[in-house]
Amino acid sequence: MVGLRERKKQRTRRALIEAALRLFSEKGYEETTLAEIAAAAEVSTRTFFSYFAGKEDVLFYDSEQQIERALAYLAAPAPGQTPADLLRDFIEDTLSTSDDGRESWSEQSTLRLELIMREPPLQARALHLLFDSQLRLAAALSAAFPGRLDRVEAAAAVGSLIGAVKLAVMTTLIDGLPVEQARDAARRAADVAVHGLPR
Amino acid sequence: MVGLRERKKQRTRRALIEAALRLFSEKGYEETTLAEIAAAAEVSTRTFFSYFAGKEDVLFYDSEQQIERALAYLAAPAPGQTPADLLRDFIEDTLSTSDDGRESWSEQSTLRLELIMREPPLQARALHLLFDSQLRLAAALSAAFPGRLDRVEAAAAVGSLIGAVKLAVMTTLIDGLPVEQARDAARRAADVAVHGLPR
DNA sequence: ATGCAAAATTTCAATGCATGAAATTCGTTT
DNA sequence: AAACGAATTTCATGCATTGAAATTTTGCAT
Repeated sequence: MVGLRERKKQRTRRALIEAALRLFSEKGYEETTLAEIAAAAEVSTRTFFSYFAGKEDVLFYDSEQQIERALAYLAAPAPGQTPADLLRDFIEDTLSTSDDGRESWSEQSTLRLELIMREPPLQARALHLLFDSQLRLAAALSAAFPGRLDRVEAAAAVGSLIGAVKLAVMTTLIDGLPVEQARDAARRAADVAVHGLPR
Repeated sequence: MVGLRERKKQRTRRALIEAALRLFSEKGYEETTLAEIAAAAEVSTRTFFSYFAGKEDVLFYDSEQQIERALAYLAAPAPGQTPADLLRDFIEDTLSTSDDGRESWSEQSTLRLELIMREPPLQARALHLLFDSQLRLAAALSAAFPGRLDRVEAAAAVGSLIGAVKLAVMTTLIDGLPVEQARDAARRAADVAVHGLPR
């Protein structure tokens, strides 16, 4: 499993991701072609598609792992923990994990977020991935509370929480506010979702 | 404004929409080309793009009007009405408006929904449009309760409500349940968003 | 009615994403 | 080192999208 072949594939994958991120940032998303990305990673254009399904997907290379992490979290409530508790903890956990110390990672992560926010096709792709993941999370939540949360309630709960956080965070980012404010907004939004709308 | 020119444009627009919907349903979304749609509407392929921004957009021809209707609704709360009341009424109003009696409309509407649910690029486009509209709705809601709902709270409220309804409805539709059940799910989801998560 | 100007459409050409199939190179296995 | 399979490249093609120039259609003034 750790033969040369595997290592080479991982290196190519990395090269494609980094070339794409760099070129997108330098010259813009639309303006960089797949041919340029492939050339920068020293593979043929065709090979790009054996690593990623399309031009947009190269920026979402880690979405599946993130989803699985979230699924694992929701699948294992502590004894006595209510759905509301679990979901609130989940948000808190996600927010604290996101300020992961590493320098270079955080910078790439910021670049990527800016790109996704700026480019409509990337935004659409991100929303679609997020939506699909919510369906899976809802199923997991319902399964984690058998007999207590039916599929519709679980879907409503997950949709409400993520919908609130998503829109609140995006609102602060559009206003150009810094990441800490976005984090605050996320917490306030989670409160709204957990406790109900302001009266 | 109601000259021959305008009427002709509207007719062409309709022809494109109907041709697209028919062909998409008959042969599938990917399988029908813009050239075929244009031919069926008796215009050149290039002309398609002076009516719609892209292949996907032809199915979302009425999104702007729907958004404006929603914006108008949220901009004018009755005296004494709380944000929660207003949002709940908004959902209820939307649900009852949606079973608009007309036969042919409802059929086209169903076809369109099925297409959007089945085709990933259409789903992504729909989610993106919905997201943008939520940003506008949140701004309107915040403006409708000046001093009472800041931008973040309004965003959280709108995101929570629409997020809950969206995911709950989609869950029922994926399960193949009929529209009435989807309506019920929407109401239950709205309750979850308005009152908070199940405890 | 006739002709002019603006608006809309068509024609033409080019680019880039995406995909299938055949040919080739490369890593692994024996 | 030969054979096998996986990965890559090459080649060919379809389709969406866009710009620019040429042409047609429409509204309007004379």
